[in-house]
Amino acid sequence: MARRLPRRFYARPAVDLAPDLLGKFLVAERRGRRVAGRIVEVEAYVGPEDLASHAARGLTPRTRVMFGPPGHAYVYLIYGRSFLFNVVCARRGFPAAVLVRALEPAEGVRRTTDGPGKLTAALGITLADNARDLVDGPLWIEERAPAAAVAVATTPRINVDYAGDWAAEPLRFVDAGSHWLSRRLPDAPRRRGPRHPPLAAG
DNA sequence: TGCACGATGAAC
DNA sequence: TTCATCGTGCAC
Repeated sequence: MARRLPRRFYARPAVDLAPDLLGKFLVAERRGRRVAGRIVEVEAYVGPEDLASHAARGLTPRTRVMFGPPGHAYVYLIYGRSFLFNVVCARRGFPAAVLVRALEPAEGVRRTTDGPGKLTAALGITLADNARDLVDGPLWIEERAPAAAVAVATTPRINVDYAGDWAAEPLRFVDAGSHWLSRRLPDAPRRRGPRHPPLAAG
């Protein structure tokens, strides 16, 4: 049983939405082919006062979608090579979003998904998906039952050292039991072998 | 019009 | 640890 998340699910602060996205499934369907993964790592970008957020510089052509209604995709190009996927949340006029940083492969996944740029490549998410409505369209987030328990852990966000005091805020949320995180947790034991199982063939 | 700089990933 | 690579925002 799967239920696409409704608009009201996204209509709340990023710090509230972020941990609730863990365990949900990000799904992309295009040309009849479905690719999906279970969300295991996210980061909250809480508002215009958050110096790590693109919205800290106000409304620009790029950040316009962050100022729009919740439940839409904010996709942008970083370092000239990777697309990053965010979920716009809160309310119209207040820029907030949650960055999805890692997935556990579910269906149709042919590439690794343990990083924000990797998961968009695996799901075929590009700039063409920017501003897309997640409530009604070919890209969405759904809840599946029965849902496995999520052991939520927090850490500072990745690669936001430029953000002053905001860099240390515990706004990265992960499923501590997942082998598909973009980085190991600080106190995770060192293990031999691959961090995650190989992708299934197909 | 020019330029510094990334919410990264892969190689070394 | 280094670096490819290019859109964005801002300085000039």
